[in-house]
Amino acid sequence: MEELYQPQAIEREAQSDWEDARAFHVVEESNREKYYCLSMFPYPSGRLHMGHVRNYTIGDVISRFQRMQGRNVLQPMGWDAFGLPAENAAMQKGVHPADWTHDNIAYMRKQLKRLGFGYDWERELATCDADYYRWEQWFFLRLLKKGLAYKKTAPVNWCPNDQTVLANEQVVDGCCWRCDTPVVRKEISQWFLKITAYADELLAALDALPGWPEQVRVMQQNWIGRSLGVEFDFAVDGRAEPLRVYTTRPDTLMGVTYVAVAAEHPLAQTAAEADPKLKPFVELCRQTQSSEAALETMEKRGVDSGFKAIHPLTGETVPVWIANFVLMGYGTGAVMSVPAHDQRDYEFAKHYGLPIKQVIYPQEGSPVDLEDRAFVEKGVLLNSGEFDGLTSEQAFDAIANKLAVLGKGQRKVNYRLRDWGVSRQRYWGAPIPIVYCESCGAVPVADEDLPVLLPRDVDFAGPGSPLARLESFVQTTCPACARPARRETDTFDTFMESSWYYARFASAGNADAMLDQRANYWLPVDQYIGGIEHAILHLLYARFYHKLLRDEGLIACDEPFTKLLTQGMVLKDGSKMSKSKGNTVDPEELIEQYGADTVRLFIMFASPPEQSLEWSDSGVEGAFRFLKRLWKQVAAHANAAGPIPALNRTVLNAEQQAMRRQVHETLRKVTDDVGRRFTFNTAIAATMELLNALSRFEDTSDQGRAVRQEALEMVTLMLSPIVPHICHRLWRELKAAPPNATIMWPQVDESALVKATRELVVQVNGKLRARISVVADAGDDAIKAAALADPQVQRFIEGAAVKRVIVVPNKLVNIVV
RNA sequence: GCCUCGGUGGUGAAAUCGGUAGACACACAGGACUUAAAAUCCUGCGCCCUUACACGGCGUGCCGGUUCGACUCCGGCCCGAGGCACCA
Repeated sequence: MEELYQPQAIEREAQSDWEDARAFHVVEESNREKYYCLSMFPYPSGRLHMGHVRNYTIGDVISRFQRMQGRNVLQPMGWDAFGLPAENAAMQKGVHPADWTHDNIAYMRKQLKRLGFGYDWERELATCDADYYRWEQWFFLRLLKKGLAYKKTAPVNWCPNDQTVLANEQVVDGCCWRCDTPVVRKEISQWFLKITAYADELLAALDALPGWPEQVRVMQQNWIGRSLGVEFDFAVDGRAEPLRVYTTRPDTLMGVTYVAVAAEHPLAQTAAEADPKLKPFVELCRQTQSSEAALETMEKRGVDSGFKAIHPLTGETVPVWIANFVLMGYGTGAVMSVPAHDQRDYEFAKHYGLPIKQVIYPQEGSPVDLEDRAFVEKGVLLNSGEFDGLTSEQAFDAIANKLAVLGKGQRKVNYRLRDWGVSRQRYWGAPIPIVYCESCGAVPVADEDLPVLLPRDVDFAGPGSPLARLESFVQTTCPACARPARRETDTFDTFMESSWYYARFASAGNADAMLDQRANYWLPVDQYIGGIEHAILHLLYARFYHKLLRDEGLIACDEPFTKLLTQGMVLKDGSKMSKSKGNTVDPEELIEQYGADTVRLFIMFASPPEQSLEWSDSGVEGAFRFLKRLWKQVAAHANAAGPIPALNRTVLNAEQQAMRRQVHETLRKVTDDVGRRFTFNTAIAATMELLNALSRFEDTSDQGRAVRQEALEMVTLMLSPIVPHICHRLWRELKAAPPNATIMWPQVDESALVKATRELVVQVNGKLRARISVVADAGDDAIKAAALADPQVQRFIEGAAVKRVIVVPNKLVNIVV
């Protein structure tokens, strides 16, 4: 065996062995336990970044470990290939998005292979291929038939200069990123999927996901935001149409002093037409962005519309204000305002000198100061006429009932979650398979005419979507009446593609159906791994889509991902590594310098997967040094003269037994760290400790060499999921036989773990004062006596009465004086 | 602004269910080898007190609490990160 560790040659050889053996290609085997391990597929941005390397190394380690447990492991890979950056590249560099994307895929595929990930490449897919998105189009038409897809207007960011819809990311300080023109909000007609129809199930099923991090479940729960409240009407003076609002605090209804409506609300529009002085404000409201963060942090402003709303219970009139923080698209576009008991209403009322009427008082009668903030807690009603004296909870029912009796309102469950808008006014996406006909309206494309292919020859120079300008695409005939008609020119949100790719991997290559029975063999995904930044949107949409697929009879299970590992972000200079920030570290140079194993080892060692990882170039060197030491130790052992004798457990001396004990203690820990805890960093640390101990173990006797042989085999097997290339080679050197796919994870030898004595810590009043050694099976009384007898302990307890002695088995003794 | 997570030596981190704080590394310092450097190996490495040693004191963002015992649990704050529906 060579003395020098040469990663490039070793890795090339290992990868070609795996490829020749089709080592990671899997098929359904009904008699074997399956394990589907999936890492979130990448957007083909050009090159892999450290976030990818981290994500895919974690997935590969878990996959290889599970394979060594004997399971039939599916680990596929593909490309989330539609998206904005491809179109930007087209505009900036003149490259066609399809070419740009395919070039990037080719490059990144090569990089993934160079990292040695064990993917079943025969299942690879790219979402921009018509073979993939045709099924998305087909499925959308099923949803349309069921009424789960519908059209309505919704706001977009609009650049009046470029005549283009902008993504939130393309709005910088309220202006267009290209031309700096102030962005306005524009309401346009778009397609939606009724995720709110599944809100209750999506919420309830979170409890059935014990394999998901609590953090993610809580975030999704809050995002869905189920609330029980009351929806009711204010009559409006001089208008036939009432003003509908929703509140979760009907107990504060008697404290309403004004009503606020969105600038796009019909009432505001009417008011602005009647009173030209209101027009500038309504215009101003259009200049705020639609993002929630922008809405919540901007200055709250408003203007009196002149309309008067009639309080449904008192009959008093309150003014209707037009406010910039109310959006037409969310809820009813109008909110009741109770400044005394809502902080935002309070600040607005203070600013505009609107009345503040307190109707809730603390139950215990403590005074309330409304001078600098609202009183938002629940309490007892006062100044509320017939409801005086009721608690907030009682008043909720009393007021809800009263409104219902009057026919003015009813209890209603409301969700913060809004329906999923899937229309994008862009070229590089899956075309929405709809045709607009003057006589038939929006008509679905016939199944046999799918896919609606995304045309290649479009012109990127010009305003708006290139697809909408391509007459050869737009002009078609109506599938219903065969008269001339126009195609939908919007494409799908790319979350549509990423919401079902995990299922398609399990039905790879089927040209006749979206999914087949193979999906029911592999699904659900046993372990899903991806960035914490996807905790809400992607993961919620995928859960929703899964239920849609289930209800269409395409799959049998209820949830797509049994276990979820959310890896922390790879940070550089304290913030997320991303294309847009341009602070990425290129893994390729590191691989060239040290090899893939070193990069994999370092990234798994630097921090546990769920935590964020602040990148630093130092440390990679340390990982490389460790692999060199490992190589050297195996080489020294393998190259020593003479055959390695068999291990005979019955004749080992104390030192040999101690060495073996550490080997098996380490194996036990690493098995738990890798298999259950996913704390790969501590697994590596324990293996490093073992190798350090092994290098101090200089026994060259027959049994000494046998112990070392076992130890090195164990180290090789334990490290092989993390650094598979070097281990592939070391295994061959140690066993003088080629490795094959059936290599199993080793078993702990319990008999090697037996210990005669045990060290305990002795505390006095919780402070460490001594260590004692006791026989392994010592009872509490013997341990107490030994602790109290210790001279060092005596020093600290002399002259005081021992009040209590606490013995914690196998850990410590605490003496309280 | 709202939701979620995090904060431990010079640095990345460990302490798995409330029980020895700092494992394992990185960096640094000293030494060995070398004509020299690199590589490699060995030793030291939280802060303070002390000539020195100690199983002395202090110490896990800050303030307070619960407990025999708190990095860990509770309350209040400060700072950082992620998400907020058209980046993916």
